[in-house]
Amino acid sequence: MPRRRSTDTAVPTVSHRALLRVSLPSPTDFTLCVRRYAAFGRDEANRLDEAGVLRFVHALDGDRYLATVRSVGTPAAPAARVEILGTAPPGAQVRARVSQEVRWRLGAPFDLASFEKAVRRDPVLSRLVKEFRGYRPPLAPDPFESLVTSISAQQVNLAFAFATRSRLVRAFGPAVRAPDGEVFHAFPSPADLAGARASRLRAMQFSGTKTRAILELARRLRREPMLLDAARDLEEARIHDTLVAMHGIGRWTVDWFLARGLGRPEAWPAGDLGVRKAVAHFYFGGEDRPEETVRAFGERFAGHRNLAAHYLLMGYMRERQRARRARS
DNA sequence: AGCCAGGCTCTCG
DNA sequence: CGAGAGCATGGC
Repeated sequence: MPRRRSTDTAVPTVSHRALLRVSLPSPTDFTLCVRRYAAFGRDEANRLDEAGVLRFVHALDGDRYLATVRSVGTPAAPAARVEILGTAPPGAQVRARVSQEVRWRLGAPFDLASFEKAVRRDPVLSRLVKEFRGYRPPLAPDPFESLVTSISAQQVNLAFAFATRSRLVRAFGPAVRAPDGEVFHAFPSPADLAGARASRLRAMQFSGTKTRAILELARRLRREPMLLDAARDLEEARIHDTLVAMHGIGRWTVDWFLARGLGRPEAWPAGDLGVRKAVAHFYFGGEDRPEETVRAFGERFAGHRNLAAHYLLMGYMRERQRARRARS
């Protein structure tokens, strides 16, 4: 591969424009779906501004496209208006891909109707599905982004995780300049990171283990680009075995990949601290339970464990906010 | 100040 | 194997 020429490092301006309207399943609460892009600090690859407008960069075949996504439509017929600004004219293929990506990111694949039906007899979730009606867990646009995001959040608080990850995106993610001059970054691809020095990630305050995990994953995916693209059709055990064999990836990371990377309805990250605290709070009078108990408890939500986990997390977060407000 | 953050690896008995 | 230490650093 040729070395990057200095001219390649210039940030291209996106100037070719297209406008899309993307229909979303009903119900979809856009604001709830994108909340986590800003709930723990700025997410450099998923930029959410004060007005609730989402921006991300989609890279395809060497061209880059800045997507600006706004909620339009009505609760009964939710939709998004998407402006695409490209380094090249956004052709039919790009428009179709961005449209699909917006739907994916906003959790369109989730079957909320049958979830609501399934939890009708659950005293906790029946309340939460009403309170957060239209919430769909945001899905990661790409397996690599999903895994690196989870790796960055291992063990540390989420604000710190967002900060380190944003440093990574700014340093290695392909950039574009909007017409108004503002710069946006795509999440780095495996190829963008495969050649990175460990010392650069360490300087971004990734631990040694996380640095090694991210770089080995990047190199593996550069070598085998289809390894996880095919994961959508693989059974869970195969995905688990493949990923856990890699350094720095354990069951927790795989569970979140199944949940937010692949949108598997049955994913249930029982080892997750947040899920455990939420389950303890809502079902065990606040008393912590071991991971295996929480995992078995997921049977109760069979068919919809992923949505159950996300609604419980959302509900728990809201209660914590309430408690904080009451104290101050 | 010290303990905890949406874990994982390595070592040791 | 299972338990336990170590990792890295910011926030409360």
